[in-house]
Amino acid sequence: MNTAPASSAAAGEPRWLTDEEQRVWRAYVDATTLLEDHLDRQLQRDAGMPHVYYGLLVKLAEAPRRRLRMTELAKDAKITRSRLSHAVARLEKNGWVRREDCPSDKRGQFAVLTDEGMEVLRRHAPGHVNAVRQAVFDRLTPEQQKSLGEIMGIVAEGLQPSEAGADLPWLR
Amino acid sequence: MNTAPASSAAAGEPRWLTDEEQRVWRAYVDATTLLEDHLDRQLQRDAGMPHVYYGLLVKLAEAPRRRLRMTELAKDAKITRSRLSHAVARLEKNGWVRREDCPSDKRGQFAVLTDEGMEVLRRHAPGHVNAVRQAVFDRLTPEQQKSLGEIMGIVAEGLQPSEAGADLPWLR
DNA sequence: CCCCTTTTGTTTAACGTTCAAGAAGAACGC
DNA sequence: GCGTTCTTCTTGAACGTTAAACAAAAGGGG
Repeated sequence: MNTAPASSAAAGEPRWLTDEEQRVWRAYVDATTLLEDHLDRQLQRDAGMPHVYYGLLVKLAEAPRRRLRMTELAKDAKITRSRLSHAVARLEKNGWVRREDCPSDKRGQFAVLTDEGMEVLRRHAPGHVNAVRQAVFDRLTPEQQKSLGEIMGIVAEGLQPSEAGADLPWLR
Repeated sequence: MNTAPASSAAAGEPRWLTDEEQRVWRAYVDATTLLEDHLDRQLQRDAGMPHVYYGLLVKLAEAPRRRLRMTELAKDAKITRSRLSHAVARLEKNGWVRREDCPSDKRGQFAVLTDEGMEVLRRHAPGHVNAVRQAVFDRLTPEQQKSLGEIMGIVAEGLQPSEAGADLPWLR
């Protein structure tokens, strides 16, 4: 019936998760669902925007002249250009971001954080940091925090469409 | 100016994340964003539904008579009843889930996994497991897997609106 | 210079999610 | 039994996201 060692046929019987793996995976799904939901709710209530949008403002605040090309911002935030386009349109309506043409590339657009956007960030950063602390860092030992960082780094690296050596594809 | 030790005023200066904490947090956000996106895409392409919907089918498949009360399913999946209502409506249109009245409580509804729904699950589970393995388990050592499970368990527990002792609120 | 391909960013429509409000039955207290 | 309150689930509208298609400019050979 099963010609291969119980759990490893080429593409016949898939390698199901063990009970322990399942427990881990479910904990992961539960935690990420609950946390994203929690942060979305906190920011929506206090700052009037979802977590992702807040993240965009943060990236802009850290960028050289508070501006980033659309494509770069999308890459940084790990979202599609389409999604970013919609998001920036909304943030622009709020007066928190402004678009600017790129002089060197007529297709290009900069998303620029306005003073008003900076102010929103300043006002709501404490609440957000607090939420993150309360939900994550305050509950983990230093070792667990370190582990979490390493693990998430590995997972992210594995899914990154590009990253180090992205322009040297033959090296991969 | 600052009467308290540089980084701990009651509600004055918030406790910002240290550089190391920031690295951890960003790795977390990046990894979860990329992974959820990846799984959504895989399931949408192969099975025609987002990850959350797939999760609902799984919960139903594991339930006693392949059925769960709406409220219970929502709790299990960590989503709101409203969201579930819309989701089940969609899954019902696909013929994967059917609603059934609860005999003992006329307000109640069961969501029931149909044979067709079961079949969809059977057909697409291997691809999904594979995606999860490839993105997560294949990249982590056993120790890291164990850590991940513990950490996510702690975070989830902290955000659970209810759980153990939920009906004994005075004990909390 | 011209053609072809790629990159950049936007748009539209379909879809999913949230929020607030509401209908209907259960549960509780008296 | 009766009124009040709570629970269960749904609805509609506003909002966010996705996917596919597109326009415009840049890049890369010949």
